[in-house]
Amino acid sequence: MFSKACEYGIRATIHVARQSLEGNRASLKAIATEIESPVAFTAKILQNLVKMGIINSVMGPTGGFEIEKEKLGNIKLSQIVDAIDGDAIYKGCGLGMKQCDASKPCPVHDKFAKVRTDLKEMLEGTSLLGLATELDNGLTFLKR
Amino acid sequence: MFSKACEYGIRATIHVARQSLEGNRASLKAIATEIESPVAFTAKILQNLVKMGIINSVMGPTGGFEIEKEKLGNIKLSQIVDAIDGDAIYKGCGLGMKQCDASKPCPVHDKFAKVRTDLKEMLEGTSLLGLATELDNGLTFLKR
DNA sequence: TATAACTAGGATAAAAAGGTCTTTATATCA
DNA sequence: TGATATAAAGACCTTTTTATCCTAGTTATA
Repeated sequence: MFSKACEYGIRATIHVARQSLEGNRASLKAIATEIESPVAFTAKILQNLVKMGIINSVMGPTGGFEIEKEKLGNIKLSQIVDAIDGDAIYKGCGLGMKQCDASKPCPVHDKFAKVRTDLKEMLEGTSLLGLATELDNGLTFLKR
Repeated sequence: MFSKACEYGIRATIHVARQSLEGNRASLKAIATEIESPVAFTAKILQNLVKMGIINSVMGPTGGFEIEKEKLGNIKLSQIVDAIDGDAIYKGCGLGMKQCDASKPCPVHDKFAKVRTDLKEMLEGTSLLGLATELDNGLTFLKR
């Protein structure tokens, strides 16, 4: 469904969000340990998310990654996916055809449209605040 | 969503199904031309589908690929996806975690479950017969 | 000023995608 | 019947993309 980078990116961001809820910054190492991801690879993904304005980074001792608390409710999963994997999953043809739309649909165009819309609405309707809160309450997990 | 192999595999199979409806076999070359796919890669995918018992092949002159007409209504998209990409898309965790289920869910487990179920039901509810018929009626296309 | 932390970039490994050539099966025709 | 042409099967190789690793930098703060 998503690339590895996107999977790590989502998990990392949720961890950063949770830490930010409690007023802490998360260091690269702490993030990689928490979500069990390769450190260097995770670094690149985080850099990308910083560039896209989704998370903030602070250098130096006591530095790390954080998200402004007030923004947590407004950041949606869809923004993370879009920043890392692009919009192919929302817009692309399910069978990989270049030109596939209502006027010249692929054999499964209509049927896929529904699934894609569901996915899109789910991603656009899920905020970091909710995910971080559930995680903090022990309802969900980031490892294994 | 799917691998290239799977996308080509689905399109190829739909073309074979349509030809079979009309009592014709489809040669590798004809298939690759029809769905605009790389010939050698398509060959491998078709071989795999033959091994999985989804399509039949006949060697030699006048040979090619075909599907028994009577089977067309029973073959579901899900079988093709499963044969080529496996069941990760049905069973795998949306965030790539090894152990993710109701007892230890990832942060998006529940929300993804619905999308995955929709996708699964769609794939399991779509038969080759229907797809081939729509294609034959000019309602859908396999190129571009 | 030392150091914890992020930044930048390339190097490497693994997987996916695609290509080439040889072998095997089978219709058709001499 | 046997030669031949045709088409899939199979083994092996190259290219491209994705994933991962590494080695220097740069920055900010204790």
